[in-house]
Amino acid sequence: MANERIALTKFETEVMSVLWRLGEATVRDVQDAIDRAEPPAYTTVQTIVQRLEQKGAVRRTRKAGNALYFEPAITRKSVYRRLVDELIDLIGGSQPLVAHLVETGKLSLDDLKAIEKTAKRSKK
Amino acid sequence: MANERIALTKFETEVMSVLWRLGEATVRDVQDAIDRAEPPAYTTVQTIVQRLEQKGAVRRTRKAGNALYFEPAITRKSVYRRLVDELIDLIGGSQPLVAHLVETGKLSLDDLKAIEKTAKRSKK
DNA sequence: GCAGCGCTACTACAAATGTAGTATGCGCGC
DNA sequence: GCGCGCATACTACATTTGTAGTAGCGCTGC
Repeated sequence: MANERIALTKFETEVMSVLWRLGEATVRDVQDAIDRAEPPAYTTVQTIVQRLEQKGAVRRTRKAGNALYFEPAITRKSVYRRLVDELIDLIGGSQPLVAHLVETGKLSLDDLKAIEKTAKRSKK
Repeated sequence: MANERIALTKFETEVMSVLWRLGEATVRDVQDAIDRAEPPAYTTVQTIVQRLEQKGAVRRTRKAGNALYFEPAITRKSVYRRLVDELIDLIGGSQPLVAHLVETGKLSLDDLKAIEKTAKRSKK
């Protein structure tokens, strides 16, 4: 298992999201996939990808023409875990977090039930 | 309602946590309340509080001796909302977030039931 | 009333982060 | 086979964030 104790910045995380979604992509692909009012310059995305490579979060797979393809080298789950843990830490527990979701209407009781059902199924 | 679209850094959020907990505090109080292996210098905390003041996240309440007391000027909930929204955005929905919590064992089925119960009660 | 101490106000600075330009190289199309 | 164009590698820089020092002022105790 790779060392997954890698800290990612906001933008880096965004790029990782694209890569997880696409599986494999060039810098150009990533740039195109980023949805923003003011899209970042090509070289900006390139820099982020390079930093991710240095951190060991992505790796090169192949070359097509003279463009490199990259793929994630760490799992989505490991990154989520890190982020979620931080938030839980701040809020003071996972239960308060979910309670907050319910309170603010982000999550309905039906959602909760659905999750419960799924969880039960997968546990068996 | 005050403008609560204030972006806080990690450390700033930590300080806000202390203030929400204590209600009102001096810089010294905040420093003492921060639990770290290597505690930050007094003036470091002071700087953070000052930045928070500039951002409108805290305000001065009174002076005791020559020490200032500060209190939160934005709600805990508004900050949580911001953080949680960001995470939900990244993960792609609140349901997947909770599912992740259950999967990784951060949240048990019992927790879910407990939350449901509370939610139902408060809804009535 | 004054000395000392703690607190504030101001300044400084390194590292991280976001953002992008420049130079150069390599492959594709003609 | 050669040049054009896109991609890469490298460099640069402003801003934000974390971290802290210094100067000086106002209370408080004596």
